[in-house]
Formats: sequence, structure tokens, C-alpha cells
Amino acid sequence: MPKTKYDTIYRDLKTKIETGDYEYQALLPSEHVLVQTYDCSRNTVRRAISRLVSDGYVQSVQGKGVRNIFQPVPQSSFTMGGIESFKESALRNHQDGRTRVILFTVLTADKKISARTGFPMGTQLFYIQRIHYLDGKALIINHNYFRYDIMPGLTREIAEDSVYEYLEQTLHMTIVNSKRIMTVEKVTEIDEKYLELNLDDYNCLAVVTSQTYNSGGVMFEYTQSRHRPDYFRFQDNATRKI
Amino acid sequence: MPKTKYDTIYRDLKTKIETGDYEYQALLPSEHVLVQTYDCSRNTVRRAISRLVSDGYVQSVQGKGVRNIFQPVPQSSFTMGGIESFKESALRNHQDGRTRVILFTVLTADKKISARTGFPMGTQLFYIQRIHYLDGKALIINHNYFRYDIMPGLTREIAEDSVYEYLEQTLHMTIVNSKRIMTVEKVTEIDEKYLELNLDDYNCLAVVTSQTYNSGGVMFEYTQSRHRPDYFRFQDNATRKI
DNA sequence: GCCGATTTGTCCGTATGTATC
DNA sequence: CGATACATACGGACAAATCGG
Repeated sequence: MPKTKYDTIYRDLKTKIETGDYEYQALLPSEHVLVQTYDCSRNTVRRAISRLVSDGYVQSVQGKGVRNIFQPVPQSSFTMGGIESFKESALRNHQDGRTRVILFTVLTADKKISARTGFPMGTQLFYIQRIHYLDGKALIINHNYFRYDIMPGLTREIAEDSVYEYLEQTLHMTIVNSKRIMTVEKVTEIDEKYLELNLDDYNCLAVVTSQTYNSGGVMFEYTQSRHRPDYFRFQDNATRKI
Repeated sequence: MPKTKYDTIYRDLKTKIETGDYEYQALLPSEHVLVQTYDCSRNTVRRAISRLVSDGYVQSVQGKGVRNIFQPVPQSSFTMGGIESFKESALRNHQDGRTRVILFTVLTADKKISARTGFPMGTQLFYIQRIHYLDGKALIINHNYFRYDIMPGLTREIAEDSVYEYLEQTLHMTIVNSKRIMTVEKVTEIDEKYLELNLDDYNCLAVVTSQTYNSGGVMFEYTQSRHRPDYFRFQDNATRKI
């Protein structure tokens, strides 16, 4: 549900672009027109447009207008982009997602863990290992570290479903920001075992490590996700700072 | 050079954060205070802050303030994030970057090329293959497609230095937007030859394909970059849309 | 090349809502 | 409850770029 006025405009324009109301390279209605259609101020229209720009949907050109540069991408394999739980991604891709928990423990961050994850020394953490399956195939092996004090009620059952759903719907926590680093690493024995890999094929994995912050500005999660390379695809949209 | 008022504020706050003027998790001065220090309107301060937010440097918390969540990252290997040329990245990492052109041709986009790159059929394109070396080591093999009509003066010599530098400084073109997709692919014979890889080690590469737009909103570049996995590192900052 | 209309970019001021303490 | 802080929204002014006449 859109909560604000600019969010309403943003979503409306976004679906219009996605459904092809504007052709590729065509100009959207001018800000002045949009102000009248949505009965709002110019600032509000501009906020909506600036979100579309950072989505890579449109491009503003001074003196001309706002150009549609949206091109639908073939959504094969497992595409990730924004902050999304595995369950949401599976749903979006209309596929059957399942999760298996292979380890569920609580530990305290020592020097080594603290250095790797960014949590302060002595922080109590859930350490969870999970395998994500899509249409019966093991795609991802996840190493999650969650702050214990923020979600003491976390259980193995929740981890088998969706931690994010629990955080948002039960704890009413909002996830805001996620810093991610992507690398390529050699397959380990654990990867090989749980992802059922054949080393003659790919001997590497796509590895995404992420630090995630909630709306209070505290980091509550550190995760390393190890992806089967043949089903991995990461999207991004960058803008050049002048 | 900062061109606008909010850019000045943005850069000033950014360097202050990077040099440790604010501690991790500490609050920045309130918007009201920043308005007075920079002698500007609140909107202008907010614009600067919102850029810091999308950089993953700070996090705004309603009713409390703006929290510093910047943590310096170990800048080993070849880190990429924003839109940056190889030459710029090499400079930023204080390393010696060199580029070798192994193919420099002009071709016309047929159906196959058009489908892969997103250029319209019949577009005249430069097709360039280049190897990027860092400190003498071959790290990246690039397949570049540039629109011929936008840069008819492009030469092999320019391609050996920096195409972006040429575009920006000589043609005064501004690069604005880049859509990128990252995947992991098997090493090909060409990769093996030019990147001097040993297949017993890694048999995969990190592959980044990008479509880049200029300030006019026209796509002028399609590039596939194939990176040695042991020197590849991609940074990203995502925000959750509620 | 100039001029004027259109369109986006920057900046300001203000009012009101909402969350935190 | 009040003070403080960020979030949303409105309106207006001027600059800069584009385009057609």
C-alpha cells in the first residue's frame, strides 16, 4: 500500500512504464502536466521521478523532459537486486521456494567473528546455516548472523520459513539499508556436499556478503550467501557523480 | 569541483565521515544546525544527506537524527562500485593500470548483436577487445561496443588510454546511468589465453555486463567485462522500499 | 544567431505530521 | 506534555538547457 503521495505517484508511473504505456526512449508527461494529473506540487512529482531515475527506469534530460529507458529483462535463473528475502524472490519469480535449516545456534562474537562481521566484540548472535531450494534444486547456502537482543524469540521454525517476514510482520521492524560485497570464491567441501555440485563443472561460487541495518540505524544481520553460479544473477543500477 | 550548493555540503560531510570526524553510530549535527553552518535552506541540507544515505554512509532516524554507519573497508584487490573507468579505479587504488587493445573494429548491429546488446538493428558500432593490467597482472578482459555516431573520432590510441576520459574531456559528454548485471561464467579459451589462467585453479570468471547512458538519455555503450575472480570485488548499497 | 516558450535543475521559505526523548 | 528531530508537502523564484520560429 502506498503510504505517501509521492509513493503513490511513483508506483503509478512505475507500473505504467512496466506495462508499456510509454515506449522505450519516449518522453513522459512533463512535470507541469503531472502536477495537474496528480493534483500535487512540483516537488512531489520530482521526488517520484527521482526514485524512478535511481531504479534505472527513466532519465531526466534538462530542457527536454524525462525519457523512458526501461527495457524488460529476461527473468530466467535467480535474479537478485534490491533488498529481498529468498521467499519474496521465489514468489516474484513464480517459483517454489523452500528452506532447510542445517544449523541453528547461539554464540558470542569473539575477536575473529567481530572483525569479519562488523558486530562489536561480545555481541550475542544467532548463527544459522540454511539451504535455499528453488523448484527442488539447492541454489544457495547461507550463513546468517543475527543479533540476539533484537530478536530473542527467533526459532528454528521461523528460520525455515522467513526471518524477514517475522521481523517485519511480528516484530514490526523495518529493514532499511544493506551493504553488500560480491566476490567469487572456490567451492568448499560444505558447499559441494549441500549444493550437490560437480567440481568438473563449476569449481566456484558467487558469494554475497551483506550487512543489514534496521530503521533504528543498528546493524542486526551479517550474512554470507553462497550461490550456485549457474543460477546466479545480480542486477544493479549506478549513477555517475559529477 | 563541486558545482552546486548541496554538492558542496555533500562532499564536505562525506570527507568528514571518511576521516573519522564522526564516530561509527554517532549522530551527525541536526539538520537545523547544518542549515546554520552552511547558511542554506533545510531542503538543501536534506538533499546532501539523502545522497549520503544512498551511499550507505549514514542512516536517518526520524525523531533522533542522522546516524553515521560508515565503516572503512579493506581496499585490497580490485574493488568496483559506482561508474568508474579502469583508469580511475587504478588511480584510486594507487596502482599501476595499463590497457592493451587486442581488437579494434567497426561493425553493424545485426539481429543477434542487437538482441544481446540492446542497440537497435543496423546501428554502427565500434567493437573493441581490451585487456586491463594492474601492476603487470592481467585482470580483466573487456568486450566493448560503442555507438559509432556518438564518437566517430575514437581511435585505437584513445582505447589504449581511457575512452571515458576522451568522452568526458574531449567530447564533453556526461555519463549518467549504467545498468549492470553480474554473473559467473565458465572460462573460455580466449579468457584462458589472455588472462594467463590455470584451469586447475579457478575455472570461472566474474562477468559484468553493462549498458551505459549519457546525459541525453541515449545508450552509447554495451560492455561485457570478464574479471579474474581472485581480484574481483563488487560493492553495492541497497535500500528497502517499504 | 537571436528570441521566446517549454522543461528540468537548484534553492528558498513555510506549514504540518510524526517519532523520540 | 513539551522540546527536538526528521518526513512530507506546498508554493514560489530564478537558472540552465532545448527547441522551434
